[in-house]
Amino acid sequence: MNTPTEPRVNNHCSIFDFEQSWYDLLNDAEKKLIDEHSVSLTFKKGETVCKQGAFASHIYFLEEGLVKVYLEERNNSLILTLSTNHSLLGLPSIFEGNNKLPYSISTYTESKIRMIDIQIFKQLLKQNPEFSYRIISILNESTAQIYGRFFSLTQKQLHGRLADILLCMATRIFKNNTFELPLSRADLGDLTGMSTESVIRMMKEFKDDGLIDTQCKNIVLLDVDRLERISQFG
Amino acid sequence: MNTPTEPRVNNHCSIFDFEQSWYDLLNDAEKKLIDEHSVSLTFKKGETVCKQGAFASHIYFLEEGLVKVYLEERNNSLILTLSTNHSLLGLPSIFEGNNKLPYSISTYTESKIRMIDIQIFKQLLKQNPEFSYRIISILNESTAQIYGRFFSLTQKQLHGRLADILLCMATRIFKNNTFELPLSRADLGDLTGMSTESVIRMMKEFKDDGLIDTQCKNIVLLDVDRLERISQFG
DNA sequence: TAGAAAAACTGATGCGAATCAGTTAATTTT
DNA sequence: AAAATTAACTGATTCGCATCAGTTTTTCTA
Repeated sequence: MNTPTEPRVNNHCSIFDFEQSWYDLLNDAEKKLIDEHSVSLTFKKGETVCKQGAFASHIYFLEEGLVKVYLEERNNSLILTLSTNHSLLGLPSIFEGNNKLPYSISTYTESKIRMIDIQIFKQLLKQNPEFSYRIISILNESTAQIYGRFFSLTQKQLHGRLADILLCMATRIFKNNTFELPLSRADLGDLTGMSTESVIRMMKEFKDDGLIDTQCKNIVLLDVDRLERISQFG
Repeated sequence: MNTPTEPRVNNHCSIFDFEQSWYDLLNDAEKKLIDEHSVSLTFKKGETVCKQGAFASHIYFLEEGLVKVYLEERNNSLILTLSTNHSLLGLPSIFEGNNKLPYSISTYTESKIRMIDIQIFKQLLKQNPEFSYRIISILNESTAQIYGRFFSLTQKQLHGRLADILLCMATRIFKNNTFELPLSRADLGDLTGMSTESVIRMMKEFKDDGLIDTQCKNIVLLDVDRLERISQFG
């Protein structure tokens, strides 16, 4: 078969969910090094984990919780990704010649984050090629997702973008078509690159069309097939 | 000084210009391996180097020329980056679990591209940590650039986006405020996420305002300062 | 539990930018 | 060098979506 099947990669989705383990690729001494040079902190809902532009001092391993990774400049904010359990964040600051964080991170729910000393992390990358190969793989998965979002936000219109994000929530975060949204309508706006009012209007429209059901934060996806067609910009 | 100065990274710019060498980090045997498992091909202007969705078989090293790296879907096309001499392309397809190219590449000018067997490349990554560390660094530089473009295309309006791309051309590609544009107005549209007509209209507006001078493909930036202010969305 | 603050929602209005429908200029092609 | 094709340009029109200016509901706080 020559025609490639449509990739089942959720290219509109903005949520990482690596099952790719990196810790297991370290030997005992290396694991010890990580353990000794990292601390696990608990962040409350809404707290800022790190700020774009600050000097990068840590790699963040999200042990538990839900966070947003976003760009901010002036009054504008653009959410790059939502990340859940077992995500490794802050990797893009490993870049010779620049040691600033390229993005900010803040929490949506209470989150347990292990903060790993970036120098130690870099040292391990330089000494363990299996490990750094895995990190490359992780970086590339995240890049693929960003590309999908980039395409979605620049080429689709509101309907498609909102459908994208709703599907994403159900499939990747809650693994259920019924869920309680931990983000505000304004956050949904930042995620989809639309105004808060438009988010509300589109949600209402989806509700009127029987695609979803909403009661404030509680969302139910009623017609996933049609949402997927909308996402694909029909 | 606590207040971080505005990063001088050209965050709106879409052109890579790594001076980061990777080849030198290989030992003689490894260099030989690359040499034996790569060929250098010349692509004519406008030719397609690789297609998004195809199985990734090579890493591409752009020895000379100017290419676009872009996403395509349906009739839409989004240029991720322009790349010039010494860029390493195709790296994002190094990702366990997926071996498809995440983007297409085609040439704007005649280009000399060394095609390196991806299996060999992966093998070297797994055996030479200095090398893979450098690749991580290269990947992250490119990610930083994509973030900048992502922000530009989703948060700025036409004026800013066009200013971005013009400044980018002058600074990064031609290293001169006078240059002959190798891309069509439609390509500029794909780069800036705007319609061809809007590109033309904005160019005319910039010309009328004395910001630039144009004669079809020949462009002169007259007032870089003001262009930069426009880029910064004042 | 009342009061304050924030988030959710609604409708009217206006503008940025795409689309459409052309013309003119610049390249190719033969 | 003429014809054909492609790219550059122009103006009129349309519409998607942001913005503004509110009201209502929910959540936080005292």
